[in-house]
Amino acid sequence: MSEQNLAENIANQLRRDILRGKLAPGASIKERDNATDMGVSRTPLREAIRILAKEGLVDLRPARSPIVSVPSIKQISDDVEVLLAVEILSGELACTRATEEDLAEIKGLLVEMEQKFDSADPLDLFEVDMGFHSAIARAAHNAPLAEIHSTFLRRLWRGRFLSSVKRRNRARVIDHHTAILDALRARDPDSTRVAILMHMKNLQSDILDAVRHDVPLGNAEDDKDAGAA
Amino acid sequence: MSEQNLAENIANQLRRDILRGKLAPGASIKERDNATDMGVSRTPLREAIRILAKEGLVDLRPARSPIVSVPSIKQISDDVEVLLAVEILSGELACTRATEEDLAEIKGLLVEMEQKFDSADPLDLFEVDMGFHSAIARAAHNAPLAEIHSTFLRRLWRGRFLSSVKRRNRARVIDHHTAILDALRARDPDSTRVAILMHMKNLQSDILDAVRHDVPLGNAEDDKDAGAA
DNA sequence: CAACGAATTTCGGTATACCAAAATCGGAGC
DNA sequence: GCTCCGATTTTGGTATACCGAAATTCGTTG
Repeated sequence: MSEQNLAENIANQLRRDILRGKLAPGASIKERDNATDMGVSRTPLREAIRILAKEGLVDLRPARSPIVSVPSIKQISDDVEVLLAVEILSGELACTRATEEDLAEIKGLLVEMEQKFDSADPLDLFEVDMGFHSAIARAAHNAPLAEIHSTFLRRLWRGRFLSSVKRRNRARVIDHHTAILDALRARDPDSTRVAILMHMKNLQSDILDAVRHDVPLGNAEDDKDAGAA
Repeated sequence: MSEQNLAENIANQLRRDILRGKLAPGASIKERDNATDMGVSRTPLREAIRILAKEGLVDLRPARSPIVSVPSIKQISDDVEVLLAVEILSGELACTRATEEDLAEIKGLLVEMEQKFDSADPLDLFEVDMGFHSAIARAAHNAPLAEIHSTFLRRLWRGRFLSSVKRRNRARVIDHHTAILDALRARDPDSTRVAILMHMKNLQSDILDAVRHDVPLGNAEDDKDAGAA
């Protein structure tokens, strides 16, 4: 787990805490407090925060504590838009570049998801779901593309998770994933695109629904986001 | 302009030096030396390097000086692939979301490019070219998308610049840009996609040609001067 | 009692000092 | 002369100290 530099480790730890909800959106991350809490100095903690900021998981504000980002509907919508395009491109590229091992891995994740479908822990299932999509992104054999995919997957983690809890959605997910895998194995870019598009379009509405109904914070900052260029 | 934090400024400075070729690819960026050279301490310089690393302009290696990244053909090809997708998505979104002001700005950049077409300084022309593409990305009104676009534009800066120097390419660029603008003004996503695709496909081969002919790695330690910028 | 303002506190930004790992260079031994 | 080993240097990683801006609080005043 410990790569070699503290900052990465701290970033991983914080990211985990954020994604798992241990750090609620809107929570401020004070350099001093968190550093002493984690038993490290401010320098690597600060660096870790910058990493997460680049990933969009925390918001940096000038002369102010960074906070766990609480994305607006507009931001989530934008992120989904990008993720959609990234996944489609990944799928199309994977059609020509995926190795048999890649396809086997993807298939394995699909099977695992089917098996765990009735698992008690939605988080387990969800992780496999994420793995499926990441595997496709990797199968495109384009490193920067996979990195972008990973970033946006993380940004949308909460929304995706919230939406995945609904069991009705989950059943549909299996069908979609099967269709995607079939298209990939046929190495047919067009049907792959269509299959991913269908899947992601559902995801889009699901996420937005889920986020709208989530409202874990008291503030009504959702619709009234003024452009902040 | 100086935002307010040193690290950003340093990053901007370094980025400029890298893009302008003052820092050759492969050159190592020692924290101590560069910090004293620029009259700042290591901390913000270090942070700046991380920023550039995230942007792909420098490579971080464990327990070693970061170096100005010298991308492989494969990496450049991957980057172009992503940039292509990003620009197409931007164009399609811009068809529905671009304001009249956005279109006016894009048109302005096209006109400026036509006017400067015979300008002595290729760099000037090139900057306008980049501005044209950035303006389209912004016209999509999707902040993360524009950010990705900006990142990959920077990564490909050198290759694009090298290829843009060829005057023959430049003439074609104007035609392509005109076609793109026309499609945008017609707010026709399909023709926009086609126009951008055509433009970028040419770009792809141009960049790869240019980079292949660019004597990669001829010299690494040439800039030893204490430039007092 | 409310409102304004100054002192204090808080916290991020920056500089510097310390440390450990790795590379380099020199000397000793074969 | 070559190789191997160790000391030194180089350099990035980490901790800590200092600074200034911004927020908060408390006291004063109308």
